[in-house]
Amino acid sequence: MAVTLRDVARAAGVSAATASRALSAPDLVSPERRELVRRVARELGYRPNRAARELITGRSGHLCLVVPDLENPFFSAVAKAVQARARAAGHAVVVADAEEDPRLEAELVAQLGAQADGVLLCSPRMSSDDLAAVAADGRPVLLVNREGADLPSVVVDNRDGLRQAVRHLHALGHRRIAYAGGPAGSWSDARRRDGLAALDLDLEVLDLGAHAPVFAGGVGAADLAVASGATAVLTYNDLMALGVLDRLRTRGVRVPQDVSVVGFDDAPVATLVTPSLTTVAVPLARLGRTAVDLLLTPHDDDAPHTVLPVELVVRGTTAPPPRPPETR
Amino acid sequence: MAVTLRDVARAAGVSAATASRALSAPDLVSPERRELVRRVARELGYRPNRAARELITGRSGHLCLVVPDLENPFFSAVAKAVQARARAAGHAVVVADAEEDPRLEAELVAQLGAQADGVLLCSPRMSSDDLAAVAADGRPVLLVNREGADLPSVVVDNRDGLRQAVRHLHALGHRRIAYAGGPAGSWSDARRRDGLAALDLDLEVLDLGAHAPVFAGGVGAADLAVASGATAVLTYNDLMALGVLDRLRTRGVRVPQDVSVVGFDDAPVATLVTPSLTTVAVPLARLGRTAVDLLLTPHDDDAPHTVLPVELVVRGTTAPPPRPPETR
DNA sequence: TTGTATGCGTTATCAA
DNA sequence: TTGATAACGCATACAA
Repeated sequence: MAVTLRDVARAAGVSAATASRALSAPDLVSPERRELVRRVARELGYRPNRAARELITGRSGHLCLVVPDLENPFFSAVAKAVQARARAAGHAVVVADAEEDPRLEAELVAQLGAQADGVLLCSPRMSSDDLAAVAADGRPVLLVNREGADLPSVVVDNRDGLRQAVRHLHALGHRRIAYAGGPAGSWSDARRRDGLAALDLDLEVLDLGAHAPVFAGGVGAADLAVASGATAVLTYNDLMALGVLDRLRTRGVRVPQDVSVVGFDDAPVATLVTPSLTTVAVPLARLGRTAVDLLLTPHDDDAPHTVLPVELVVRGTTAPPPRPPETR
Repeated sequence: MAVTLRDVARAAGVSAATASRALSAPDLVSPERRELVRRVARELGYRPNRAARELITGRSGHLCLVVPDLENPFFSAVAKAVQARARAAGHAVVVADAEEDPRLEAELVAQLGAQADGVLLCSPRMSSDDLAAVAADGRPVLLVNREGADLPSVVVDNRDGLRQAVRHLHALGHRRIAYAGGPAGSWSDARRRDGLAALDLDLEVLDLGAHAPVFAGGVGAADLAVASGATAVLTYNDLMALGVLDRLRTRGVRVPQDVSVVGFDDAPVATLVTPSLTTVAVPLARLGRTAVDLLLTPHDDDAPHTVLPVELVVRGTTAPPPRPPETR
């Protein structure tokens, strides 16, 4: 059996209440006894029983993190940061993989979230209505990479990211740019399309439609891009950009000489290829850290909506278009 | 406040004990009452309080998974599978990132593992002695991708994997092969070197030393490989292989025409590059699933040591060496 | 400042 | 088959 608080109390010659206070509310105990209890606790290897503590305080010391796909480098980067920050704040992290399934997502939140001190919902695929339902459950919920249902959230500036990417391409001389979008209904994809629409530059933007946010999705989009006659391709994320790169190479299209490619996220895979990927860097770790901080910080009434900046990282996949831009 | 068992009992007109049994030990309750209680519970949206249950049963419904680096695709793949399998078995997963630090690793196990039903230690970097200490803690521990301290474990056949890779290269005609090893002290690295040593083929094996199991480690190893005059390079994992690939390309060495490269793991990144990587495929998902099953299945006394098979996947980075093999 | 007593929600024990 | 009751380990209201 594990060492219990009563064991510590007995060994220190005090009551259980005093032992409890010495550890959880040091100010309420005389210095000598406090030190005595803490020393004894350390010597005995005492570890408070989380279940017992939760039962009375209502706090479990657990955060719940739900992501669409743990294997996606975007989410594993966020998960890593979340875990680290939560630990620093004395919380363990229960992670759940929703397998890109909105239904499972909702169920996981209901199931796991109920016994957690808070839920971090990362890039949820569920509808705003379902989001609202989740929110009504009582537990604090924080949205990562999505806004909606009046829930507190932390996101990145998607519009600006796309703007930066397009500006860069425009400056290089590109005038026909294709955008290979992410999953239909994706919140961040919609934001990026906003950024695309709001531009006031003399260029043509081709919409390549919606694609799975993975390598294979990019492969498919590449053919559309070639057919469109665009000199540059923007993708929803880096995984797709790598798919585009791969497919273009297979088809004998040189990057960046014939076509430029720009990704999004600067996920850890962006530098795994040659030339390495020009991409819009998202502060993944900061996203995770901020999410934990926001979730753990009580906010009175109005939900905080944090927007983190993004930054274009120019690497090897962008260059001027093959022919000089036409003068108008 | 959440719906409690007493609420259900009251609404159903039975005692709390009966309500409890109706849900957790259905056989002990008369069919009519059982159904009544279950219906009422469903209607009220009752969810058992894990903390209260844990307090009395000693089981938390949590598994603890400790990995060296969540961002490493090897571990995120295992984590994904572990999570899925654990969920199917009614367990939540608390994941901890040890940041490749043996000290932190041990602390995490002690801290998080104490309140879990079992601990999955994935590729632990700690010494066998520390492993033994962890094991003594009482909680069931299962080693993934490592053996030691008489703990139950699930690993892959590293020796055979290396053997397959070398056979493949030998068959292609390679006679000078370099091995770029992983972290010094790595258990699986040692097993692979065993496989290397046990070969009975007419070829020279060059040891390129120990490297960080990441892209950058491979970059460094590539230069050593070139200097060694080897016609083929084996790496500790796929991340390193990609680093080798990148560096070779930068230096104008063609793959596979001038040098062949073989990775290990078949992590999701292996097909992100062109040509895609020839590698020893490790059943990552199966590793995770098996780990959960083994941890949850009580084994009387002697610890199970499961070894999973691996399989060479030949893709684009291997070909015959530039010059025909010398005849001896 | 300290100790006593109580209760958190559930399961286990025992008697009916 | 059921119900009353105790117990899990801890934090807190209250009394001292």
